[in-house]
Amino acid sequence: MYGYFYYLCAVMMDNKKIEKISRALSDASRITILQQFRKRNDCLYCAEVHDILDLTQPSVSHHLKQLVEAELLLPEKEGRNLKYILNEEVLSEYISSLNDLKGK
Amino acid sequence: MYGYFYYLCAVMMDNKKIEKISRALSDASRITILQQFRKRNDCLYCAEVHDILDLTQPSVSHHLKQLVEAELLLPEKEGRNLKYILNEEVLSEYISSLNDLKGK
DNA sequence: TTCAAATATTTAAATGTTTCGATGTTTTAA
DNA sequence: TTAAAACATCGAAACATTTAAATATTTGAA
Repeated sequence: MYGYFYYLCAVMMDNKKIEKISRALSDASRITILQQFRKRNDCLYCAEVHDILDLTQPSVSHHLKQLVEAELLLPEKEGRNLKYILNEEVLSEYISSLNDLKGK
Repeated sequence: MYGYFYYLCAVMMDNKKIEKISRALSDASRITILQQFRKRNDCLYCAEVHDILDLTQPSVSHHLKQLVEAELLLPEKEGRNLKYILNEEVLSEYISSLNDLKGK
């Protein structure tokens, strides 16, 4: 439907993106945040993250921002609350890129 | 043969390890190094890395050290040369840990 | 044994990251 | 409209990372 080039674009992740996602994953607090998605119902509220991590609100905000900028999390406003959804598509693309590093 | 606990140890990767590998992957030069393993014959020589990256020898040495400390690369001495082998097992465990972040 | 090649370590500068306190913005509820 | 709850941004301190120059170590060859 969209041709070969489009297909490649949808599948491949460039090195800048791999670097950015890796950096987002290179922090204990952010790994903990991502692990909460399995325990909760596939979404997480900003306030819940604050309860889980022993960090101030600005620090939590900073970590969530890194994850959003890496597109691992999708933010959704709900009134004055902020809900995050795990972006499984980006996570899968990242995993694919890592799989490509393996031979054959 | 080794029981349940041993099995878990072999499969699970703790958060400190995930953090360390992610950090090792969060640099353009180090991603480039890992990508060379598919192009070469599953092993890479230190000197080849120096040719590929536009960095001084100490910088190359630093990056290779990060990858070795994350156990993504296994170093093998060959006379005064150093050969690296991609540690596919660790890479696979890391990928499994990331897959576990996804729901169900 | 001595020299040169290959790699590692040390040091220091530049830059980036993490964290918190203070403050700003947006939104709901009184 | 005002107060307060939820989140973001700013500024600064502490710490970590990247890089290169200088130097050290290890090893093979002469």
